[in-house]
Amino acid sequence: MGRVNISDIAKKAGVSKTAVSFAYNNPERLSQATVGHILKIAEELGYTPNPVARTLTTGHTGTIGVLVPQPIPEIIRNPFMPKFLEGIGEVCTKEGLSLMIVPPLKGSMRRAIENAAVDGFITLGLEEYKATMLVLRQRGVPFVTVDSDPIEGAPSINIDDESGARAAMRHVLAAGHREIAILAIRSGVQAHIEEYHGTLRYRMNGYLAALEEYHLTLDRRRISLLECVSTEKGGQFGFREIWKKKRHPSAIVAMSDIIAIGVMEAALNAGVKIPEELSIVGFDDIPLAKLVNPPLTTVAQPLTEKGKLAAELLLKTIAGNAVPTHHILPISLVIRKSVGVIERRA
Amino acid sequence: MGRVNISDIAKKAGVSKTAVSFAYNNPERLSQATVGHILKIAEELGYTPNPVARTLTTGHTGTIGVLVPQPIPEIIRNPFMPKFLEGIGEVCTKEGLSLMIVPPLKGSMRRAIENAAVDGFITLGLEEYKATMLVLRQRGVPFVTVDSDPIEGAPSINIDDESGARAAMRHVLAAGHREIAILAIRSGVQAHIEEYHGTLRYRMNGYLAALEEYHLTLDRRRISLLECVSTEKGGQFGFREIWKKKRHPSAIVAMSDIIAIGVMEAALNAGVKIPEELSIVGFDDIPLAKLVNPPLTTVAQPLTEKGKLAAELLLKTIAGNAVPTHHILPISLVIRKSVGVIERRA
DNA sequence: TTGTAAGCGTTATCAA
DNA sequence: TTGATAACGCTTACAA
Repeated sequence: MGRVNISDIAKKAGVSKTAVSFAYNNPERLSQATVGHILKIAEELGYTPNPVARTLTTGHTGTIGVLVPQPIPEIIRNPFMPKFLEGIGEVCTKEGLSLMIVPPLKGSMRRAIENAAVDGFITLGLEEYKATMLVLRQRGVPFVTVDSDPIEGAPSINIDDESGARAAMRHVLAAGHREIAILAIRSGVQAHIEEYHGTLRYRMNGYLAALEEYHLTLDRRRISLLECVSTEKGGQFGFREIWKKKRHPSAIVAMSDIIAIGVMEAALNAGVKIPEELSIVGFDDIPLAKLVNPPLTTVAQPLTEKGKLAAELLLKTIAGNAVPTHHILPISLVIRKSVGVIERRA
Repeated sequence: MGRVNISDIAKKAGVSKTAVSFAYNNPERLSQATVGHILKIAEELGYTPNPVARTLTTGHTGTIGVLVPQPIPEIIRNPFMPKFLEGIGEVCTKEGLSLMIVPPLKGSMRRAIENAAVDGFITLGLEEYKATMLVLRQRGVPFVTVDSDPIEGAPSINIDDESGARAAMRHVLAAGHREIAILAIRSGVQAHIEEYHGTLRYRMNGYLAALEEYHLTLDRRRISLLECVSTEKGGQFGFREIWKKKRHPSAIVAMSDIIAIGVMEAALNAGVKIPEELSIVGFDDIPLAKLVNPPLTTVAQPLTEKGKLAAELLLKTIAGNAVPTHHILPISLVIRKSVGVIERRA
């Protein structure tokens, strides 16, 4: 820590602490000479105002926190993090803010929230969001939620998962597929879809809605459901499980791109051609999606915009002039080459 | 900001502030009953200790800063950021730290440094590193430099750019190429290589060293040099410039993968086959490198390890028990498919 | 234009 | 096992 403090400078310069403070924050209130003198002394002694002390009195830190439910390495590996942070970053740049990534502290969200010196939080896809938001409330710092069920009193941003999922499933159905496996992100409730919540629930609802339009439903025979972790390995596992059965679906609808890509790899290894023998559609439109072979048909969400909006809403909330608003951002189906058409026998 | 403070709790609970503080930080020094009582009151009033005030007295923030020379969006777009942050994140997770990304504040590194409430900085590829490090010194916060010329008194981490570049160029030369264009990252000194410094200089030195082994040198005819910005567009521009001339090189050696990939795109558009008609080698081994077609031969650096080492060194420095050490991390040539062999006529 | 003094909300020291 | 009180380093009314 920098040894020398404002009093040292004041003493050395033969002025008051106030004068020193002014030299930095309100130079126009001092004569040019004084300012120059003070700054020179400060320079000599290598003085820099302590930002923590300053924050204690001013009440703001100049940084906003992104509260994430997993350790930093996992968060960073998340393929849609970059674009999201880019959006937040745009606002930070404009407003001269720093960005703090706040993961659970020794496993505890509560501790993380209590210790972070930030002017506000953007929470991302919280899991135990109710408990966490209670802590957030208690901490008294403004926050905006992203990707969790909206909560009263705080702005929220979500994407239209249901429409996205419906569009994806519709696309597959419209291509003629009637034997479909849904690969869901592991829920913790073991494929009891009635207990799904959050993103999982909305996406599942979307799938089911599209199926219903075609008078189909989860019947474990033609339309089946399997959960796997949202990783490449998870997708590979999913494919293998599905392919074990004697009857193979003609299409797999995956709840995340990374699962879909895992499926594609496993299919490649098994000699199953995509999209000729197996169609697949993902969700998220991660950067990899357009690069795999064949390019993956998937659902895209406006990630950068999401981050930007989150940051903007947060700043408004911090400024105090905001009625909490709830936003649902539109998604779009990105049709590439991973879904093939099946000729329906009349 | 949370309204209620430690005094409110103390008053309401009928104890001193000290007791309240202990209830949180040294519960073992209080009777169980008192602790329980205090915590209950705190819970009722929704009290949470103010982290800023705490930091002011304890002297540590529990967060480390990554000081970057560009606005956050640009930094995030940098394709080797994720792995680097992952490495830092590993350490953060283990130690229970948060991570702050500290970009220039309204264009000023000085302001950024002065305002960031962190226990230490990891500086990344600073440009005006001398001035910046002076400020860092003045601020009195420990720091570790990554990708800039080592400075006395602070640990540093660099990669062996020179060896990496030499390996890349050697590979091209060994494949028989003798007409080579070097695509350098724009320097600001307009291809006056004697004024290059930092990464740029080391990589260039490596290229030149390899050329020398083959009795070649920058002669603008067989071996040429061109600068471009380190983006896809920069690479596309580079290719076009090079292809304008009547005599085309058989290989392009690019100082970054993203430039190389830009070249590949432009070559594809121009109908130039890689590696049959043009070989190319990059630098960095970004995730995209293995995904492009053909996969890009390039130089890889241990990014995660770099981040991890940086964080570890920083923590040691913060702890005070560290002799500043300077590290040069090894690189490795990753041979893929973008360099073709030329038959040398005897 | 400059100075005095009262916070900001903790933790740390020392005493009881 | 608890409490008074002094830091921590700054900003900001208010005064001069």
